[in-house]
Amino acid sequence: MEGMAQQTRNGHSASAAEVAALAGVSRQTVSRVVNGMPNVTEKTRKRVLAAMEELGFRPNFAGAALRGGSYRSIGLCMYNITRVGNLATLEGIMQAAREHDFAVTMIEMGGDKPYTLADASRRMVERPVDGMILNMNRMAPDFEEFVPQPGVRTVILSMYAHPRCTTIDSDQYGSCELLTDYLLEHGHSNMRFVAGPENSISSRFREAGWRDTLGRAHVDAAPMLRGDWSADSGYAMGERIAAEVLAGGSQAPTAVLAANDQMALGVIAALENAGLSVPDDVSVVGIDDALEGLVPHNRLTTLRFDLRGVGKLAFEAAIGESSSIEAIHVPSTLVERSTVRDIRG
Amino acid sequence: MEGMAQQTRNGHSASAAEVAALAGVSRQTVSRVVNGMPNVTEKTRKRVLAAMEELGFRPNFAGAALRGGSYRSIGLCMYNITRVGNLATLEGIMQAAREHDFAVTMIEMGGDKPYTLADASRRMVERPVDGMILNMNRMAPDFEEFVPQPGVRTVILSMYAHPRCTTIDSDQYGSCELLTDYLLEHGHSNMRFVAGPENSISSRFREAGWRDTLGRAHVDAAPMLRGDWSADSGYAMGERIAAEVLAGGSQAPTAVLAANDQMALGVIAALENAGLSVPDDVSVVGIDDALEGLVPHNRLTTLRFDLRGVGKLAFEAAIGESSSIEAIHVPSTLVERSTVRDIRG
DNA sequence: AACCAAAATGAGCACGTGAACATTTGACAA
DNA sequence: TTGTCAAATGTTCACGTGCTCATTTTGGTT
Repeated sequence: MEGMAQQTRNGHSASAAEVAALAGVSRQTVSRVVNGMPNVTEKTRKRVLAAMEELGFRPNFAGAALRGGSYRSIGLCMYNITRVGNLATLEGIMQAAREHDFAVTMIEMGGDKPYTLADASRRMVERPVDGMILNMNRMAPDFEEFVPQPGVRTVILSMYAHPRCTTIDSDQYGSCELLTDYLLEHGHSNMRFVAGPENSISSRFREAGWRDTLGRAHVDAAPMLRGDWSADSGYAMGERIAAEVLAGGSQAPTAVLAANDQMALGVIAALENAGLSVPDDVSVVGIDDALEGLVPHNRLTTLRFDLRGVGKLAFEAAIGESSSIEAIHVPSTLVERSTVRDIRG
Repeated sequence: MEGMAQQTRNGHSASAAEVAALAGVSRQTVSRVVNGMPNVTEKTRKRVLAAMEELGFRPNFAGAALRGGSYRSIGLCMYNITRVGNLATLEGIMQAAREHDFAVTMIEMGGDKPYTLADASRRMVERPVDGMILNMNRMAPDFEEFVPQPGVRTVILSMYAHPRCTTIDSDQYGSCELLTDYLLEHGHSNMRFVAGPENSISSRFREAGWRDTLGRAHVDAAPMLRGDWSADSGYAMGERIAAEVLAGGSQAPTAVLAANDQMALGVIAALENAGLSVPDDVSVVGIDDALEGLVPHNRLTTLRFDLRGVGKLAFEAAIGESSSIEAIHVPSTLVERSTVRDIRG
């Protein structure tokens, strides 16, 4: 097990020329061995491989890329990695990248400056990437007029369709259609909606899905309650809802649709603290299915997004040859646990 | 606002030569403008900038890199991004990268294959990175004998010191020393420890910190309870602890140290379900401070790691010139909330 | 006008690779 | 042996950039 990697003059690994010299062949033959071309004698191949091992040869990235090949890397620009959804999407992207032997080059856009797509793509295209994915969980001020960098496929993670880029997102709107219908079907025509913060795009689409579905069912929507995604904000809204329930009357809600799981958890805690039972007195559903492993005895009925699927599709769109522009909304799945009660009849 | 970026023959952006031709200067002058060299007439500079704008010029990364400059990117190899701690560390790395105008090139190591440092660094060094950070939350089989790729600074995120690489991690051992001392100081000489899974390095160091601290204080350690980081496993252990408490006697525990917050949450739920009060009957502490926003009225006394600090230090070690090899343990902070009661006297 | 130093600009090379093309080698049949 | 053809190997070029060094221009002084 000798043949330890050698260090050469400039701190980078040996070049194909040095390997060729050591193996007593031409540089091109080394190139052939490296790229697995067929027309090389077994004996020569062995000699070259031995020389590569001895010098610790790794093909120089820049040389190969310069010659016209791909960088085997896609760029990913994120605004806020910490958001749970972003993480799962990242995971989907990474997984797809691994399957294609791609790396993911990430840059984070600063917290203070406003995040424009033009800024992001400009910074990204300076890097060695074959395509890029731009995350947009807040509305970018230049969304409409944005022109992607030429020659680099650009995918935007967004619910909004874009005239020049493929866009992908979980179907935020459809998710709330589905959940609202689900509650209506279980006899809950009087429900409350706990929304996320106003500046979040997801939040807007979730609210619209809820409101439109009620409209289509000719059910009046009670005033929306505004949270900020946190469990504590959910708790605060839950206290108001508990008061309404305890006050009784024909307007008393029988169900709550919270725009994420943390707020749903807060709502449940507030209801139970007020002496109400979930789901006997009030049904509660969340969105995200983000509590697995975090909370004991997770029993929240919720909606699971296929975030890994989103990541995978985004990756494939970013490296794909097809130049068609699409707006993809990935559907989600209802996860029935035990916080909704059927009150029909 | 015309001068829209043009697409050239090969799908990549225009070259400096084309810009030079359009501006009527030499290619070298373009290079000078791009790199902000001082000795260029204002008039010439303007002409070049206009040509760049018109052609949508972006310097070709591979060409520049080939010439020998820095890639302005560091590699990050992760095993399991989903782990909450990894995420915060990633965030620290990204933040430091942004401050240095670096990108982060990430690869994920596959779930099935065993993750060796040699594999990871080999795959990473093929990419355009100036240094690399290898995450190691499970023991790599080749840790001891691993030799980093020559010419690329390699940092390992690990509690174990390495003979040839700088290692960095939150002080997992010290964290449990601190928490155990804290409980002892509050009069809890009879505590239970809920450990994480056996194959986790963090889990091992946390357990050792607890055990050694008790040893130094000449307090007997009760048998350890084994969880798997999940809240449900914490709940299961919490039920056992509740039984011990209710049985009473001199061996009944008065405190629980859970190796992460989720398990602590599970323990608390189990204790309260058994009719016990936290902290009146039993004190509970966790580790990670990972519940913010996830749980309403978070009151868990816990330990916060400086994961962003870890990321920042790792980044700086990976791009630093200093060739010294260190083993850095980043200290953590106690976050006192209200799940520990002082029972002295 | 003539000269000079300094500033601005241009010419050429090298980086490491893959592809096209040229050359050599080897095997086999006549 | 000789000729033929395919396989193996070698040669040359181009990719786009930054650097060194040579050349031109500028601006001021004699």
